[in-house]
Amino acid sequence: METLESSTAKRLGRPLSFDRDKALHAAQLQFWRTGYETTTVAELTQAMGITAPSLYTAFGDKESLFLECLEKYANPGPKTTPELIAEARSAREAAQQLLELSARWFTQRDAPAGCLVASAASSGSIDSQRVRAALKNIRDANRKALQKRAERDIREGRLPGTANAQALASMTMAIVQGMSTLARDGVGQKALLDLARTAMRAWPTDMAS
Amino acid sequence: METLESSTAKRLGRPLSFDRDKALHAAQLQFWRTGYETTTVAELTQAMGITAPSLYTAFGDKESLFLECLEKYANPGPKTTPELIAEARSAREAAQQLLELSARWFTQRDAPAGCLVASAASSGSIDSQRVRAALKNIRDANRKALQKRAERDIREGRLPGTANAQALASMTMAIVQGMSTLARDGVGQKALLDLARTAMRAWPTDMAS
DNA sequence: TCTCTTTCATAGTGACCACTATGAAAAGTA
DNA sequence: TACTTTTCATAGTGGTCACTATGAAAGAGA
Repeated sequence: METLESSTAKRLGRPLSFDRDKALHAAQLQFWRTGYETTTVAELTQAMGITAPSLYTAFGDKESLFLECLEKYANPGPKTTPELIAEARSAREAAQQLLELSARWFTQRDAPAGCLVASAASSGSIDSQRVRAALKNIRDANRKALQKRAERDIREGRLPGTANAQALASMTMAIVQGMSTLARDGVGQKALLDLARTAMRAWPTDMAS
Repeated sequence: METLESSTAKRLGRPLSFDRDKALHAAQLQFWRTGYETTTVAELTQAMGITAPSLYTAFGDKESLFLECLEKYANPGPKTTPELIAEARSAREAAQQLLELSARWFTQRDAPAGCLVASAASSGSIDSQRVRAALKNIRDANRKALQKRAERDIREGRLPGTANAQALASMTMAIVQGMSTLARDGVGQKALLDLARTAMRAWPTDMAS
């Protein structure tokens, strides 16, 4: 019995004439710019530099392509965001880094303004239920992770017992979502960073534990 | 020279067989639920209880219908939101009421979760530029109004001179946007109200002026 | 009742959507 | 070279989109 074929092993038949990762990245940027439902396959093929049949053989269909872009967007590194939140020195520090990183990420050069997860499909038809569910799952996972981290800090005395872990986590993620819209509306990086710093005043300062 | 014909004056020809305001309200709810681009005219006519030709003679086209729904949504009362913000007792109080009202509005019964302005078209194709511009105008107007109000409070000594009016206003409107997404993701009214109260900790307390 | 104006329901219109059938072309294997 | 496998480009497919042409029906004024 053979092991699973590695991705670098040469396969039979005519090889792909395009770089799959580059094409995926181009699709990601297109979805990022124009959302899921409103992006047409014609726009995708043009952005990716390939024809429709190539897209379908390489990525399945439009929905699968988007979900793969989303997976790559949400997990660019070895660790997931919930893992990074859990491993932060405190919930407060996780929130502060999350807000500052978002402010920079949503206003970076050479990428569309705002956040793919926040703006791809805030509302939509029943055809795109799976896509919206995937987006909601990412948002929920990050929010719950921050809430769990805050609950732990309360238990361990790093946050005061009067703190509301759910409210702090929800507020922080609401600001991330809102910064995406602001970035799309043209608010710049400096303003978003000021916003992030101001929002952190709502978090109680960490206590020695 | 005659005066402009009043809306209640009987016009020549066969009268409308449906209540225009009720049909407009039904369209508003449909757009609220499923956004602008992803809502089809077929869905609209079904929700409004009229046929396509009736919709087009009464409201123009899909874009005009949406803009009319948006106008009605954004200005339900005699005063606009920017006016209400300007006339509040302080920027802080305006922000607090804005957040609390949003928390309740986004989770009301007999209406879709979230905010029409926040979720109708966060991203989209170039076909809907006018619609997205109209949505952005509403968001910008509200944010600028709150910022101006905060600047006035700083000048008049109601807020400390170290306060950042732009950051406070942007943060508050970001939370409004974010609460809309949270409401759509199923977060309830109590959680949003707790969130709103927590966020107000980022505002400096009003000083006697 | 007759005329005029407007709205009504039926039944489409071309355009664009996601997606694919088809066969030639490009590689590896023998 | 011959054969197999896969991708390529061309040219569509049916379905759905926003929107409308057409003529009957419904009211007001004479």
